[in-house]
Order: sequence, then structure tokens, then C-alpha cells
Amino acid sequence: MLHEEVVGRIRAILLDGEIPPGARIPERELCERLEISRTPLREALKVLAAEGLVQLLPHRGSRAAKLTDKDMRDLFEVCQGLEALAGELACERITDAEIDEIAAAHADMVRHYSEGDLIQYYRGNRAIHEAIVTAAGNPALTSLYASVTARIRRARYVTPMTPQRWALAVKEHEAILNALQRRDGVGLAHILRAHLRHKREEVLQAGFAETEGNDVTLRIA
Amino acid sequence: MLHEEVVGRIRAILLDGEIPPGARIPERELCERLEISRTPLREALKVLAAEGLVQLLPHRGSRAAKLTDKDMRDLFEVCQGLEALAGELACERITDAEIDEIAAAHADMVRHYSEGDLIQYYRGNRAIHEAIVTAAGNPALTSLYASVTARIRRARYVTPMTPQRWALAVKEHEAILNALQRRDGVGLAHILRAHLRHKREEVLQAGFAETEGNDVTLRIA
DNA sequence: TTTTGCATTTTTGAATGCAAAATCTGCGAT
DNA sequence: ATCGCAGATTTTGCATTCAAAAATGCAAAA
Repeated sequence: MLHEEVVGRIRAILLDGEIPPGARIPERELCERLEISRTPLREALKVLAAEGLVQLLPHRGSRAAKLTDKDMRDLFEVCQGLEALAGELACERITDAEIDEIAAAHADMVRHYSEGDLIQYYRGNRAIHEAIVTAAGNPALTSLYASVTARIRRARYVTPMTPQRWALAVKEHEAILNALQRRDGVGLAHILRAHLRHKREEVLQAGFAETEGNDVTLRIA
Repeated sequence: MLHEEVVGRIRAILLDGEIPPGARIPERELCERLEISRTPLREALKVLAAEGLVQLLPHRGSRAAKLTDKDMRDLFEVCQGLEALAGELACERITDAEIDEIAAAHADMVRHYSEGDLIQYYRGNRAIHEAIVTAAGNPALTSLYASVTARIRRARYVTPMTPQRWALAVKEHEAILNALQRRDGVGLAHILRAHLRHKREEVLQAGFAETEGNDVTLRIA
């Protein structure tokens, strides 16, 4: 198994919440499960620690990182900046074909909305945001975005929504698609910022930060 | 020696250009120099690879990362986004004391400019940009900014400038300080973006990308 | 019953050793 | 002289081993 694969598998385990935020990461167990020795596992944990997904405590092992309200707010703020930038760049560089794909993904997502399927809705939602970032044609931005969103993914794409908020989100996505089709970079940036600000408020209001005694895993189970 | 210290020392070696972009990283030598064994060194290299400073080639060791023109452009673009965001946030949150410090740093920098001391000028310049980012009060943003700027630092803070460009840069910095003092977030974001766009043009025009046969180390020596 | 001090156990962090892969070297063929 | 190839050498990646630090358990004292 390649180094990158090890990192990816552990990242998936963390993002799935299989090891919940704050929990200790059982080195020996993971070694057995991935059928590797401690050396490559520890290399991967150090990388994930640099990404912010793992917290290393010297001489006390590693834990799945836990985000405070402040952390969450900060990361959403950065995410807003990155998506706004991506939106502006995407409007300059996106191809008609890419726009069509996003439009199709949007239609799909709206369908899931009208069917009340939150899981599928979120899946489509995420695909759209990622497609916009990809369309910016800036791999450095894409990978930074990936690492930031990974840390807030569970909060962002798992929080339950009230019907009002959900309806608003869908409306905002209409505007997002519209701005893209008009290639209105500044407008798109504004909408994306507002969209994420609303999502952030939602998440924080729901008390979704991964603080002590606030286990996301249980909530979404 | 602690893990973070190892990472820091190697990062410094790379940023100083002691191991020039594209050059192989001599594992054994570094081990001896840092007086550690290969295990912690390799852990650090994996982390630096995740940061983009090191390129890992499976079964072929690691090299100091080399940036193409496109990489450089992309990173500057992201940096623009991050600094613009930081500027907006800083205007909301910066204290009067912090503004005074930045004003002092600015005055210092202008003095170095009038003395023609490019090195000191760049040092002050960097301090100002970093202070603005810090004033945004968002550690997630700060650390992301640090990792992005690290990759373009040598290009950004080493490129020689024509008198015209230097004068323009100083003018822009006047405007930056002014916007900060007026706490004009939107204005500051605009100026910062333009400032960085100019710097990027400078760097790319100077052919400063770390491509084959384009060794930055030699140029600045 | 609770707390404190000590010995034991467990776990972490790093060095070493080993097998596989890549690179280098030298020799012969064209 | 150059190219190609077989063997030797080096380097990489990982498993194992070893020492140090922390956690745990237990007994004795308050």
C-alpha cells in the first residue's frame, strides 16, 4: 500500500467519524486493520496532523481533532474566501460544457430537494461547490479548498435544516447557477459568501462544534 | 529534538535555498547534520511534501519542490484571495495598537526604501503583510497563509525591482496603511489584490519560476 | 475511605536491520 | 566511440527492535 493511500484511508476513517472527534487513535488496531506496521502509519498521522485532522500530543499519542466553535467559525470564514475567489476565477475560465454539467447537477439537486432526500441533496450540493472550485482551474486552490472543507465537511453536509433554511439554500443555489451562466464573477463571489455565511450560522446555531460532550457522531447516527 | 522542530529546520533549509528547487534531498546527510535517524527525518519530509515544499517520488526519494510558471501564478492567485480576505477581516477586528505597530513598521520600511536597502525593505514589507493577516484574528487563515507564502517566498521577497516598480509598491503600501487606518475593509482588499497582482507580474516577468535551468539560488547569490 | 508513593505495564518515539527497487559501473557488441 | 546490458552498489520503504515517557495498578498511610 502506497503512502498516499494510507493517508487517504485514515482520512476517510476520520471523516466518516468512525473515530469520532476527540477520540484517541488506536495505533496498534489501525496497523492491524490496514495491514501495515507502525512506521508508515505514524508517517500518515503526522501528515494528517499537518492538515489539521489529527492532533498530536507529544508522548501521549494522537487523537482525532476536535473543532471548537471558534475553529469552526474560522474555517468557514476561510472557506468563504476560497469559494469567493474560486467563483470569480471560474467565471473567467469555465467552459460552456462545464456550465452545462453544473446546471445538470443543479437540476438533480433540486429534484432531491423536492423529494425531501437530504442525503442526496447534500451530495449534489457538494458536487456543485467542488465543480465550481475545479472550474477555477487552479490546482493550488483546489487542494487548499479540499483540505479546509474536509475539516468542516461533517458539520457542513450533515446538519439538519429547517424547511425555511433549506428553501433559502435552494434559492441561493439558483442564484449561484445564474451568476455562473452569466459569468458574473463578482456577483457569484457575493452569493457564495452569503450562502456560506448562512450555512455557518446554521451550523453554529445547531451547536455543531465538536466540543466536549458534543459528539457529532451520536447526533447524526 | 521534537518533531515540529525537525520539520521547521528542514523547512528553513529549503526556504533558504540551501537545497535548491529540484535538487535531491540527501537523506543520509541531513540525518547526520540534524543528528537524527532516518525515521523522524522521513516523517518530516512527508509533512513537507503535504505542504508542497517537497516532492516525493516513490522509490526514488524526495526532491525540493520546483514551481512552474503556472504553479507560481496559481499560488499568487490564492495568496491574493487570502490577503484580501485577511484585509477585510482585519479592518473589522484590528485594534488601534495593532494599527500603530503596522504604521511604525510601514515608516521603517519607507526609510529602508529611501536608503535603497532592498533586503531590509523586503523584511519590513513581509512583516506588514503578516501583521495584517494576524490582525484578522483567524488562526486557520494565518496558518494557511503561512504555508502558501512559504512556497512563493523566495520569488516574492527576492525578486529585484526596477525603481519604477519599487516606487509603485511603496505607493500601494501607503494606500494599504491608509485603508487600514480608515478601517475600509473593501478598499483594503482591493488594494491588496492589486498589489499582489503587480508583484506576481513582476515575478513572472522576471522569469523567476523554478523551472529547469532556472535556478533561483544562483540568481540571488 | 480516600490519598499518596512506588513498581509494573503499556505506549510512544526513534534507531536499526532487511528486502525490494532504482541507480550506477564496467564490459562487450555494434 | 557509442550504445546496451548484466552485475554490483546504493537508496528506498518498511518491519522490527530498543529506550524513554506516560499510564496503570496496588499497597500503605492518613
